[in-house]
Parts: sequence; structure tokens; C-alpha cells
Amino acid sequence: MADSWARVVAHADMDAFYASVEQLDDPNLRGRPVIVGPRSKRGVVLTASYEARPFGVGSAMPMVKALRLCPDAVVVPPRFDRYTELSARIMEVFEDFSPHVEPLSLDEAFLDMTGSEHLFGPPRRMGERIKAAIKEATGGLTASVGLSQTKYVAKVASGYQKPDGLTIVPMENAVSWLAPQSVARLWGAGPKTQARLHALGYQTIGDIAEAPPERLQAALGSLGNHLFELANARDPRRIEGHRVARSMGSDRTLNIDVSAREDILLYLRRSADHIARRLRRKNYLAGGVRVRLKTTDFKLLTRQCTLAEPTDVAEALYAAAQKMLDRFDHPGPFRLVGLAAHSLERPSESKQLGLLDEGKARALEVALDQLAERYGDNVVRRARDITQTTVTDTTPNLDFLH
DNA sequence: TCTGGGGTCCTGATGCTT
DNA sequence: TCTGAAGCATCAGGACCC
Repeated sequence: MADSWARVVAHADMDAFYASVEQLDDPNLRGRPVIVGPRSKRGVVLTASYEARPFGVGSAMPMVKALRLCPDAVVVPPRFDRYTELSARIMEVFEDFSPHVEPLSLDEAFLDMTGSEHLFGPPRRMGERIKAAIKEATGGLTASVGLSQTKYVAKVASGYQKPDGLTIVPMENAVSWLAPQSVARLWGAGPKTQARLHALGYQTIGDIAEAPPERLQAALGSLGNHLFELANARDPRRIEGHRVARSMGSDRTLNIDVSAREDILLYLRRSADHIARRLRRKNYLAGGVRVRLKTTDFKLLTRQCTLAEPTDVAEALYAAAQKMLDRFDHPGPFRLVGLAAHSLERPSESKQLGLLDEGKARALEVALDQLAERYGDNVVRRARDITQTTVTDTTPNLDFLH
């Protein structure tokens, strides 16, 4: 019974999102195998349409191999602006169903549906309504939805019957429902961990659920405990809402490997410009800088530092990157050059404007926090806009408060 | 066959401070 | 003044996710 669920967690996952968007926008692509990915020699598949998947084409596969498996596929370069636009529309749909939405990526999110049975009906009806609303809002895109009482089971459920699936897993069935599925479906067990689990003789989630926890812990450390809990359908994690970014980066796999310092600096310069623009657009300051180089044998080398002063200025990021570059002792060549800003923080607008000293700026931040509690984040966003515009505008419009 | 780009989180090593 | 232990922050690398 739906009303006996202590929590109701929904996980919604768009079906082959990028490829489906391309087919939505270009009717000529419908019914045809579509591969979204770069056309470069070193590219990999981002998403393959369901028409391409029977040929064995899947995400992260080298493009060369994908086209060998499916020579008739249409390769479409990704259009992230378009995916972002549709993603925003989909997230708005989710927010019509729940105030607690946790996006995991452009095309999937958790929704806390606890206590909304009186609005949307039992879990199956909730799922049907979410799916229908997405289809309507996007002009025909489908999503697969899973509902259960924990995030992990809801996530596995959404992937259970793709595409256009709906799977409901009540808590009393969860452990037996998970049991026959492969350990590959354990969230957090990638190829390396799967190999270790196989070596221990564990093939299914049920094997993990029944394994001695101390054996898992001895083999995998705290990850072993975590997987044991998931396999037994125990997952107390809450739905966290929109999370603050912790880093922002730009990695480039090059068409031709580079060794010369000036060549690497060229890419670092471009990345610094790109990241600084994004930092300013999203109103972040970087507290540190990290440079990554990938050798031709796929070893990833990293050097990072903490900045004396948080910044969103390209020149400062680039200067730090130059210093980092001197700390690498590998002569190259390198196939990837990457730069990232980490330890992100929000600047205080009032400090940025230079209008207030530290104490008054802090007082303003506290006042804005109180406004947020009372009126919600949107109102505070407007208030922040006004604190910036009132420098020249003596009659701010506060109508939005009513 | 030949391995992207955007991220997050965890772990072990190291260095600094108390 | 020296030394070791404990706690903490930072760094580098690895694994994972979509």
C-alpha cells in the first residue's frame, strides 16, 4: 500500500537523452541509428540512440569502433546548449512534483515524493504522471522512472525497464528484487571493483547481501561496508537539492600529442579564459588551481595549488597554471591538457562592490540569509540584483515581495 | 580496438602547527 | 631548545558516475 511507505523516492532518467533530442529536433533522424559524439579521430560515443544499440554501440565506446559496428549510423556532434535548455525545462517539471529535487546530471534527478500521495496518488500513479508531464513539456521525449523508499533502489528501478519504463519496488520486496541482478548494478562498483568482487566469488547483488561484511571490508575497506548496505537495500541518504559546485574545469584531448612547454601553455591559456568566464557567469571564485596532463600511456598526472587570494580572473588562473606546469617532472608527450578551478566559493557581492567593510558585508549576508528563509531563494536572488542596481537606482522596485 | 569531458568522493602521503 | 605525538590541511592519484 502506497500510504504505508515511510519515504517515497522517485528517480527519473531520460532515455538516450542527447540522441533523443537530436531525433526530436530533426525528423529525418527518427527511426535511424544515431550516435552523438565528436567526429574527431580520438572521440568516443556520448550517447547512442536505441536504434544503434542492438549493433553493440554504447556510451564511452571509441567512435572508430562504434562506426565499425554500425556503419550506417548518423554521427551528430553534441549541442550542449540545446540539451541544457531542455534539461532546464525537465527540471521545472520535476519541481512541479516536489520541492526537493536533486539533479544528478542534465538528464536525471531524484525527487522526494514523500507525503504527496494525496496530490498525485500512489507511487505507480506518481510515476505515470511524471512521465506524462515530461513528454508533454519536451514535445515527446520519454523518461524511465523508478520509485522506491531509498535513493539506491529507486535508481536501479529506473534503469530496469528502459526505455519508457516505470518500475515500482516496495521496500518489503527490495532485497529479493535486487538479489539476482549483477554486481555491476551496485552504485559505486565500477570495472575495478567488479573485478575484485568477481575474484572473491561474488557475481550478484544477492551474493554481496549474504557475504560476511568483515570479508567485504577487508577486501574493499569502507566501500565494502557501503556495498553491503546497498545490497541489503539500506540507504539512508537524503535528497539534497541543488548542490554547490566544488570545481570547474576544462580538459582537452588533443588531436596531436604535445611536449613543448609553449604548446601546453597555449591550451592552458585558452582553458583559463574559458573557466574564468564560467566562474563569473555562475558567480564563483576559485580558491585553487589544478593542472592535469595525460601521458600517451594514459597515466594522469596532477599538480594543484591553493591561491593566495580567491579569483575569477583568467590572468590569475593562468599565472598559477604556469607555476604548476614547472612542477611536472615528466617530459611528455601528452595527449590531454586540463585545467580546473577548485575550492569554489561565493564572493560577497557587497565586498565586491567595495561599498562595505568586512563587518557590514557580513551583516548584509546574514540579513539576506534571513530573507531567504522567509521568502525563499528566488526573492533573495532578486534582492541581490537590487543591491547591485541601487548604486544608480534610487527607487528599487520591491513589488516582488508581495 | 583504443579508450572524452564534465564532475565527485575517497585514500594515503606529506608537511605544518601545537 | 629539542623531540615526538596528534590533529589538521593540502596534495596527488585513483575510482567512479553520467
